[in-house]
Amino acid sequence: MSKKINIKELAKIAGVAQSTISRALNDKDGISIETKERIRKLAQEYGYKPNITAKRLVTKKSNTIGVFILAREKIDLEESTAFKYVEIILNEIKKKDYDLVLFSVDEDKPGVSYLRMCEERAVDGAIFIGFGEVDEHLEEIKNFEIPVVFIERNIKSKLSSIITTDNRKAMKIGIEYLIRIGHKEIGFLKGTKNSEVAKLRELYFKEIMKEKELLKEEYIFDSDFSIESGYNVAAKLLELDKMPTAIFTSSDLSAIGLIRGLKDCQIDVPNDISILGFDGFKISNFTIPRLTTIEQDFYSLGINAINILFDMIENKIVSKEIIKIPPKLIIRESTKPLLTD
Amino acid sequence: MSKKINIKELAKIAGVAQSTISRALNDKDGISIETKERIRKLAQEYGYKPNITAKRLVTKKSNTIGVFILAREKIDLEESTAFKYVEIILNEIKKKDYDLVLFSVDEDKPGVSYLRMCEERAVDGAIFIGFGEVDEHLEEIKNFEIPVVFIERNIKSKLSSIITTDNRKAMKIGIEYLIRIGHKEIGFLKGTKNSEVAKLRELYFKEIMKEKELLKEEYIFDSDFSIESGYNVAAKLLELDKMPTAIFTSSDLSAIGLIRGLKDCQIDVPNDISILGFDGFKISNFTIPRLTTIEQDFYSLGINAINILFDMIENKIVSKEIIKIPPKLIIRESTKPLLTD
DNA sequence: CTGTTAGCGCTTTCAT
DNA sequence: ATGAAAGCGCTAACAG
Repeated sequence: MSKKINIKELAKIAGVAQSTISRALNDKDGISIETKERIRKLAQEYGYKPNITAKRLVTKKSNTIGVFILAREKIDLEESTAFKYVEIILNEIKKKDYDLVLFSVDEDKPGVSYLRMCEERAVDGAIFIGFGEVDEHLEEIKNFEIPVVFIERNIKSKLSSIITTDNRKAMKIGIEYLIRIGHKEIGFLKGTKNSEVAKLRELYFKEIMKEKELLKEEYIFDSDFSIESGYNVAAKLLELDKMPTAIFTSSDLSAIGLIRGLKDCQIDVPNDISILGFDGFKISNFTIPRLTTIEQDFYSLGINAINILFDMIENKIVSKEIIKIPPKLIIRESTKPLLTD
Repeated sequence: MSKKINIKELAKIAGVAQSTISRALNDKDGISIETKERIRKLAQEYGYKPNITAKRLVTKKSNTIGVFILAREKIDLEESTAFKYVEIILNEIKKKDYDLVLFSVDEDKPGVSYLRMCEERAVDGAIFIGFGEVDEHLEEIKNFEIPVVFIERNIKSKLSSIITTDNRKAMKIGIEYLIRIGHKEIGFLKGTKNSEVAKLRELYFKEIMKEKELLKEEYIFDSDFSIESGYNVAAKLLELDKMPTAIFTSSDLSAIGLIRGLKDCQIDVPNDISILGFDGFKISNFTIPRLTTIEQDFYSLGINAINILFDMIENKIVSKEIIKIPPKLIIRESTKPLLTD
C-alpha cells in the first residue's frame, strides 16, 4: 500500500496543471476527452483520492446530511421509530453519494445549538426526526438558513418542509373501525408527553370521540410509546368501575405491553377487550394475538423526507408544504366485534 | 442573526493577529491570560465559530468516528442488533465531542472501498458492526492504517480490537440449562448465513452437543435472525418424525416468530416444546409466553467498543485483544422442565 | 483546451 | 506574549 498522493504530485506526474487534474476528475468541461481519460487512468493507477476536506473548504459544500434524533429519557431508541427513518434515509443518501452524520439530542439539555452542530459539520441539509414540543432551540431552528425537513414534527421555519403520517386520518379510521365492530366504550393510551405526534393523536382522539358523543375522560391513560408504559396501564384499567371494551394505543409496542399486562391480570385479548395498535411494526404480525394496528408508511415518510431535502438543497426550492402520508388499518387478531347480549 | 464571521475579521476587530485568536480559543499557551479572556468574550459576542473544515484541513483530525453497519438483504435493521450499538456509541461519542458518520454497507457490492470512505471523511477511527464472512474488502480492512474496532466480528488487522459476546459461553449455558431441565432432544435455529456470529453459534452448538452425545443434524434449521425466518421453521418442524423437545434459536426475534408459527400449528410453547431465545431484547419480556433467552450485554459491548477506539485514537495503543463479554441466561416462560412419563 | 494564480479559514512555525 | 507568513489540498476565475 503506497503512500497517499495529492493533486499536486499527480499533476507533476501527469505533467499538467492541478486545475487540469481537477477538471478531469470532476468531469468538468473545457478539457479534451483524451487528457481526461489519461488523467483518470493515472489517478487510478496511483490511487489518488481527492482530499474531501480541502474540497469542502473551497466549495463550501459537504455532501453531508445531518440527521437529528431525539434521545428520550426513558425510551430506548429500540422503541422509537427514529431508526426506521435513519435506515431509509441512509439508503437513499448513499445512492446520491452523500454522507449521513447522526446527532442525538437531549431535548432539554440547554446550551447546545443544533445550528451550531450543522454549521460545524457544514451539513448541506438536516432532517429532524420526531422532535418534541418544549424546545428551547425552537426559535433557532426556525431561523435556520439550511434546508431542513421535519419528520413527525410540525415546525414552521424559513427553509423547511414537513412530512408526517396523517394522524387525524389515522385516529379516524381507527375509531370508526372500532365503532363499526360494535365498540362504544373506547379507551386511549397517550404517547410520550412532549412528543408532538403524541399530542396530536390525543387531540384527534378526543375530537373525533366527542363528535360521536363517545368520549370518556376516565378512559384516557398516560403512557409513553414504550412497552413498559403500556404494561403498566393494565393495572389502572382494573381500578375502573367499568372497563372500556376496546383500547386504542399510540404505539404497537405499548399495545404489546398492554396485552401482556392484561394477560397477567387474567384479561384476555381480544375476548375480554380489544386492543388497537399504532405503527405497524413487523413484529406486531407475530405476536399472540397478532396485533390489529394502524400502519404508518415509514418507507414513504422516509423517502419523501430525503427526496424533498435533496430538492431543497439542489434546486433551492422551498416547498413549505406539509406532506401527510396516509396510514392504513391492518385488521388482525387483537380486536374483535363486540358481542351484544 | 448576524452574518458569520471568520477568524480574520475577528482578529481585525480585536486588533490582534489571527494566530492570537487561534491560541486564545484553542487554549494554547504562549498567550497572556488577559488577552485570552478578552478574545473569548469577543468571540462570544460576535458569535464567532471556527470553521471546522478549515481546521481539519490543517490539523488532519476530524473528530469523527465512522460506524459501518451491514445492510443485509432481507433483514430490516429493525431486526438487527446494529442500531443498539449505534445508539450507545452515539451517546458516548457526544460526550467526547466527536461526531458519528454512519455508513451502511451492502456486503457483496464490489467496488466500494471502506477505507476510501474513511479517508474521504477523514475519520479518526471506525467501528464495524457485525460484518459477514464473505467479504471482498476483508484484505483492505486488514491493512487499515486507521484504528478500527469490530463488534461481533473477528477480523485480525493491523490496528484493530475486537469486542464480542462470549458466544461459546452463551451456547454452553443455554444448552446446559436445557439439559438440566430434562431436555435431550434439542434443536437449533441458525442465524444469517454469512454472519460470523451465526457461524460461531452454530459451531459451538454442534461442538457442545457432540460432547454431550446429543447432537442430531436433523434438528438443525436454517434461519436468518428474522422473525419471519423463525416463523417458517415451524412447518419444517412438523415434517419431522419426531420433534425435538426444545429449540435453541440464534435470536429473540426468530424465537418469537417460531413461537408464533408453532401456535399456528396448534403446538403450544412451552407445554409442547421449549423455546430458548438469544439476545435479550426488551420486548422478549413482554411476549406471550415471555421468552427465556440468553441476554447479550449490548451496553457493555457498545461502551467497550467506543472506549477502546478512543484509546487507540488518543494514545495510539493497539490492544489487539479480543474482549469477550459474558452473556446471561434469563429464565422466563418459553421453556419448561421436561415431564418424564 | 490548458496553465497560472488566488484564495477557502484555519493552525503553526519562526521571528520579534 | 504577540505578529507575520507559510501552507494544508483543493477549486475557480482569468489568461492565453
